[in-house]
Amino acid sequence: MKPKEVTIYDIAERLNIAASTVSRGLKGHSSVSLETQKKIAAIAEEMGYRSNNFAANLRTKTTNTIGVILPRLNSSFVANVIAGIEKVCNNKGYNLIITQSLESREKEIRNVKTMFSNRVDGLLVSLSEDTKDISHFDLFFKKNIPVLFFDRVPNDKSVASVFINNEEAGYLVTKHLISTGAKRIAHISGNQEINVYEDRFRGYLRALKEFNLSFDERYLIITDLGEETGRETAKAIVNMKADGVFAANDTSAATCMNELKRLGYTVPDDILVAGFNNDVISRNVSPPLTTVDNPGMLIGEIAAKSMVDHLENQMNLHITSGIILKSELIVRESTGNIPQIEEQKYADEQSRLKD
Amino acid sequence: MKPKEVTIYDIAERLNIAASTVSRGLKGHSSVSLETQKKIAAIAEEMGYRSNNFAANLRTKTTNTIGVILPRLNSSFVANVIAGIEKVCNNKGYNLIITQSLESREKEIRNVKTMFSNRVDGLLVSLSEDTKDISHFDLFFKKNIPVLFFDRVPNDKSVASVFINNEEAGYLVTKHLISTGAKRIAHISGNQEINVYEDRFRGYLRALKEFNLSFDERYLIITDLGEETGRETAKAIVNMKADGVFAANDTSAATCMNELKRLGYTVPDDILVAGFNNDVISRNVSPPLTTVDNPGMLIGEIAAKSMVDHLENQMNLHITSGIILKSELIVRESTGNIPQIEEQKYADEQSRLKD
DNA sequence: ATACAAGTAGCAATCGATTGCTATTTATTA
DNA sequence: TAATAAATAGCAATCGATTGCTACTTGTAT
Repeated sequence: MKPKEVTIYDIAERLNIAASTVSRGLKGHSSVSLETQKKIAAIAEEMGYRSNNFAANLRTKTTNTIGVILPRLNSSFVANVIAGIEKVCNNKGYNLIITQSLESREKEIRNVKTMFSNRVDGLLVSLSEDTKDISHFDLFFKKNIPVLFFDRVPNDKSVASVFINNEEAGYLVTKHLISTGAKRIAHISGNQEINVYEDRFRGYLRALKEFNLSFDERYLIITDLGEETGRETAKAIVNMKADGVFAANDTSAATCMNELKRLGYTVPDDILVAGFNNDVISRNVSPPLTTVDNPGMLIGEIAAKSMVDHLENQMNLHITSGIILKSELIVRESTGNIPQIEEQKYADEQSRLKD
Repeated sequence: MKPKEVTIYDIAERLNIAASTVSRGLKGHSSVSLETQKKIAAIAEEMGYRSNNFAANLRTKTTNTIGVILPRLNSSFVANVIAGIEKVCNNKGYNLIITQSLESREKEIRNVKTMFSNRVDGLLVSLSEDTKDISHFDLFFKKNIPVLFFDRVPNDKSVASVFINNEEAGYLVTKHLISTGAKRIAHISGNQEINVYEDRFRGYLRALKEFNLSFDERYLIITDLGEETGRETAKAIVNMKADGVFAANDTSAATCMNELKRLGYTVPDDILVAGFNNDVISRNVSPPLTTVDNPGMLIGEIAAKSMVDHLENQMNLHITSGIILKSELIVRESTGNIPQIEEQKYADEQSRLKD
């Protein structure tokens, strides 16, 4: 506390030059000779100087900080996204302020305000489940501060966003279930206001339609997709005599499958089960779950990279409005052993998806 | 960009009072009448004022920001810790800067420097696996900026830290395995330089000793505790004719168990398996894993709360040097069905642990 | 009516880096 | 050698909130 902070003035005094020269010297400005720059750097090091971001920010009105708002932090998928974002931002010298909305629109609004008064240079957002409109981001839109949505993006297609093609993925999973023999496929999903769940459901419907399977309203089971989902849904699934289950995440697929087993059913012989995300759990339950690889880390990296690029190139003043990432169907034992030729077909499907 | 930011000066001018009064009024200082405060608040709202943290920080030399350094962000346990930290900090109005060391001491050192030049008010740290000494935190210690370690804490007992009693937990798991019939227990662990793994191993050894079981060096299998661990260790475990496995995390316990099953062994009949953390995966593999509840969210909350308390009470100038949280043994089928009386014994054990 | 205390509000310096503009020095050319 | 361009460095205002200190109002007690 006592040892005063070293400032550029101290360095300037020590070298008998002006503070402005030190300021410029420290960031390699061309109007300071290389020789002087070296001296400055040496003395700065020696005196234990550290730049004061606040003074700089106050002056430049930029913070080198990116805000991230997430529905919750403790899910496998989100953790991967954060890891990806952190990797990029840290490399580029940006700091991260992270908050969680806990699926509440109100808290999300408060988070946005926090981000706003912290004057983040940009905002990365995955929406809470009860966010229906995005007017609380107007603060940012009005000031032209970039906002990039990912994964759970708003319907408004004009905003910048990064996500996978959930409709296509839902379609592929369902089609796979059908081609492996399922005729009555239940779909465990989340809040249908959220694009990811709605889209997966639409994909599911498309596949049903394509194969002339009728859709019974009872097939769609809306849950919170948490661990309790298994116990809550298994009985309903049995009652509707379903022979296939497509869950919108691996957690619910896994717990549901376990509960089905507990009730005496065999997977995949009695009933096929598929999940979504390719979480660790999907690989370690018995039997391993067929699922869709949802590349969280990549989504995080791409979102962060787009944001940083945007912030650094004053030119590129609009982020490409939608970046759609590829995702892959991963077939495992929970949907039975499919013949080689089928697998090839899926591989083709996947490569088509990638384009 | 064009619409200039509203400052306290604008508000002052509008109300014909001094900026200092506005400043005080906005934070409810007692020297500003309630009436004036209301007027100020109203005008501030109307004009769309937002405080400029940088100006304030520059003046007060405090940032309202807490730094968090973690080994990696994408693990179930760490995600819970972050969620806990965020909850507390967000409530108390602190921002979070989060970085990951990716288990590298070098990156950790860079992270510390970043935190330092960002002038965080305090630092929460879980160490990387190759951090042997903590001299890179001297920057903070010297300046008396609080640093609180959690989970992976340094050996130096004089620094503030929050963690569970890993030795005791390791002891209880092992004792449970023994009392359920295991005599040759393998221990899958991580880098023994890390306190959590070392302590769990010591607890394991203590239980072995207590029950007069000899320890064979081959029993200790050091891995990265990742998903590959199962495939890598199962064969070795079979070769040493172990009848029990205690893994230092659930991921490795689960993958190991699955691999053992694939090799034709039955859990718990042929071999008992126990994990650590009570991750989602521990509840959803077959059979469910006996494990230890490692309360990540609670650890995060307590660490954050201690830090915030410390920052707010200038008085309490030293954080209690060690906060040890209780953790519970959770017995599931992977270690067999134990008679009721045994369970009672464990309940007692657990409540003893809590004191 | 005078004095004194409590309640309010303002003045002005301060925090440290940035940057447009000016001034000085050095190099280059006719 | 004088004149002009290029390189280098400094001046001083600026960003916006904070706070110790002073000053002005009220209200109350004597």
